[in-house]
Amino acid sequence: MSSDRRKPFPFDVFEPQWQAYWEENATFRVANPGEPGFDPSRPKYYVLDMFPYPSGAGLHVGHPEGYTATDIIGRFKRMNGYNVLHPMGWDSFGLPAEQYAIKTGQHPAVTTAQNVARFKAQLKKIGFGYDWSREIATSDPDYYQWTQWIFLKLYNTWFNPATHKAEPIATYTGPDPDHVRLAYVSEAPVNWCPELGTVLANEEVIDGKSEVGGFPVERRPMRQWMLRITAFAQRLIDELEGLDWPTSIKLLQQNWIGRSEGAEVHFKLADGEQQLTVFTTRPDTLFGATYMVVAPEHRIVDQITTEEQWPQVREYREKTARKSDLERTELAKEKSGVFTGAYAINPVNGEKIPIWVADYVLLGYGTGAIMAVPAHDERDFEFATKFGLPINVVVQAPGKSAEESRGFCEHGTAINSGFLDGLPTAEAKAKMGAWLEERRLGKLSINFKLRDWLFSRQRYWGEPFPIVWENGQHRAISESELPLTPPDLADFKPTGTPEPPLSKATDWVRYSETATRELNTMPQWAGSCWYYLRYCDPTNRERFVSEAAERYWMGGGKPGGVDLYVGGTEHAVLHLLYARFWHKVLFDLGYVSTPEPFQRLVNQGLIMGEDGQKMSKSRGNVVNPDDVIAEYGADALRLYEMFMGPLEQSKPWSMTGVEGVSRFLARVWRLVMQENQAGEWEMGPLSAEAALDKSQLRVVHATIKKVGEDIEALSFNTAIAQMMVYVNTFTGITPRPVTALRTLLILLNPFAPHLTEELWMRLGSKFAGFERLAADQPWPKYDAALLVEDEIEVPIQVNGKVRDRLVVSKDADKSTLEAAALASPKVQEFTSGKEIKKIVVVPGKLVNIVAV
RNA sequence: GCCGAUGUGGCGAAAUGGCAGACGCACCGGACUUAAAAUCCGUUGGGAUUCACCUCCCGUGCCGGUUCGAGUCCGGCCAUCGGCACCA
Repeated sequence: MSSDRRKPFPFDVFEPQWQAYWEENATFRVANPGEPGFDPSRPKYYVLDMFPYPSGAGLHVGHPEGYTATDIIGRFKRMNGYNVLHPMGWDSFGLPAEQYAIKTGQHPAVTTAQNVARFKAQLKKIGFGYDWSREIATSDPDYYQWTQWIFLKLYNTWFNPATHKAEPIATYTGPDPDHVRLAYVSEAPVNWCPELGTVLANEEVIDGKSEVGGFPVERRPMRQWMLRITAFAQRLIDELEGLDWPTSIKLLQQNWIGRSEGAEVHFKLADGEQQLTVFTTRPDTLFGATYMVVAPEHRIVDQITTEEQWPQVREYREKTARKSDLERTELAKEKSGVFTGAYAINPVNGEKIPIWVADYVLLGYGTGAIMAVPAHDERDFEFATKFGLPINVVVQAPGKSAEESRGFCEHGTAINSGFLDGLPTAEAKAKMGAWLEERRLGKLSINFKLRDWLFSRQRYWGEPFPIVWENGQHRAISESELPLTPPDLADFKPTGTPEPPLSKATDWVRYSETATRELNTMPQWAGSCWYYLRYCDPTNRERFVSEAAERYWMGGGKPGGVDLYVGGTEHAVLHLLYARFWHKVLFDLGYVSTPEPFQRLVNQGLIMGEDGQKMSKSRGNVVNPDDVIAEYGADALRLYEMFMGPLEQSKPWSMTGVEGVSRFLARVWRLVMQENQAGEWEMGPLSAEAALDKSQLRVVHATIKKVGEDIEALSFNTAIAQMMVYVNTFTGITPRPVTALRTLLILLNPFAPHLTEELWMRLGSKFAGFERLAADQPWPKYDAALLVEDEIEVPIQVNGKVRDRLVVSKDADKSTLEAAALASPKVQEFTSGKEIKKIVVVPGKLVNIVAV
């Protein structure tokens, strides 16, 4: 890289100067309601980036893509008279810092601070207009004090099914509040990862391996903190509706929550008083249930398995327990299972049907037991075929015989089903539901795939729980004891057992004579669940956010508070779902004023390497923004990131493309400046008097219109293309009309803030109308009257093919156009000998003559 | 298997149902220069015809439909990418 090569414009000189200016003058600082400098007459605009985890690797060119987009929007809104909240911070708790600490013995707080400093310096070099006075870090005690405070709210809150809302636990009148808290303790089997020395959420396990590091994960029962997100499942689906999110992301969340309508059905066991409850989406097929299956881990297996079958059942259970999730899915091709020896009675026809154990039934979904209808369910069919169980057809496919309907899993007509016979599936479901309910054999019900959120981690570098244990009971510590800081540890190594590293700090663990502290820490998701609220009032010591600040920045009459949220698709489900959940709890409790956190969501696409592959160290195709800035400048980096293509699309990096936009910026520079004999830059031939001709005026106003509209639509690439047209229009003109330059600098300012401020200042030294900063100017207005051309070229088509073009007045009416078209010799050539059937005239657009 | 997104020149891309390829890259040609770089101007989807101008034909993954007119709308397929995946 020839960084000492002569620069096409001196960005290396003026970019750092402007960055320093913005910092010294706090140009992008925005005041809160009640603070000096706050202008209540302006509307608010809250534009947010997904804050980064400050890794040791520094920024790569993927980061600035979304950040540049929000920066352009923020600066644009500011020029349009908004109070713009555009903050940045750090998701700074997390596993990599802790693993680095284990390797090197350096405290995670130290490495985190270093990484944050590096990230911040890199971001500043790109010239983003963040309000740095609002910077936050989730690992900062002033911040996580409130993360812990929100946890206490969750702990002291329950979901009232009657009001469909979260309410203070005091309103719960049942026997044991511990059973309904939104934060509760569970002994359920969890994903234990020995390598990482921690348990993981279901969402952090991919194909039986940890998402971080790809280590094997096994299931074992442990005492864990859970958050009752499932209580909000329905609302998390319903309240997506009012949000301006991509439909694909809404669908992703809906599928993740996985609502299905069906029925619970109670099956009495053939022997004894017990019953087995199943969930089914097809209660209409109950007459076809020929056997039942329970998950191997299901508690009832111990009670119902006959002595004769016990050895086989036990062996099967042990085998499936040993299998990791990965093996379980890998072996899914072949169904397996064992008969328990027990039978149940089908409530609808009194038939005795066998109960099997099989790992294709999952303990965590529904009731962990199913009724098998092999004729109309693929999995049951496969299983029944393998083990020779009966297959009874009870739904007839449209246009097929009963025998042909075997294996038909869609909606049809009930047959062989007693009182349901002849009913279409939907009606049969409803009738069966009523029938079951009448006899107390079951009821229609709704099930969700979503599970409660496993909220504890056996880690050091995370928020400690504000909980102590006494006599086997948990209780919350007082809010006045927050923040609860983790102890200073010298040894961060996992204990090798599920005992968390905090257990090593014996003094810290001992809370009182009789009480000890909770040893788990919160997952990384916790801090990012509410950071957008803290930005509104980041230094408040009395409250997580003041009411006034929250109401102003998060309000606005829409369901979501943040006006625009930009980030990667990788957070489409987890982060966005968790944050919505917390927000709803805070909303129900009256702490925030909207039911949703994020009104408009946009996912930026991945930036690939020049080879079209995903950027990765191992491929050696990673582009470092620092190198790009050194060679082409921050403005070129920003502009290229936006010029590559639509924001949402993934696209490959191209250094020659960067060179292209860099050339464009150099042309802008040379519109104002020129090189003298000595090779120094001086102002070129400019004229404050020169008037623009009609076509130049049209370009100016068309550009004002297009750039403004395109920024609103986040179509930055076409906005830049239009500004290139603008520059090309004026490049050949001497002297350059200053008025046209002035407009250009304002339009280009959000994209290339350094260059435009520099030229703005230089022009201001010689011409009037360049007060303050370019960034302080109001966004220009366009005159629609100047956009229309007097004479337009209209294509004349014959049978849909362009045969001629005529220049006519823009107001030419239908008959004029028609006559002109028919008079065209070219048209006559193509219509001669044919009959003109029809003439389509769209005034101002085209003429199409249909001739046969 | 299910859900979603995408498919347009050599490349990144653009186009309220109305002139496909704006803008940029790359290539080629010209000007400037002793020369090169930089800069400025111009050409460039494919094919046929022509000395040339002109002109014509084909062309937005594939097949079909709606329409005076389809990259755009509808139906069916194919490919690539992303997500979910025994969810009863």
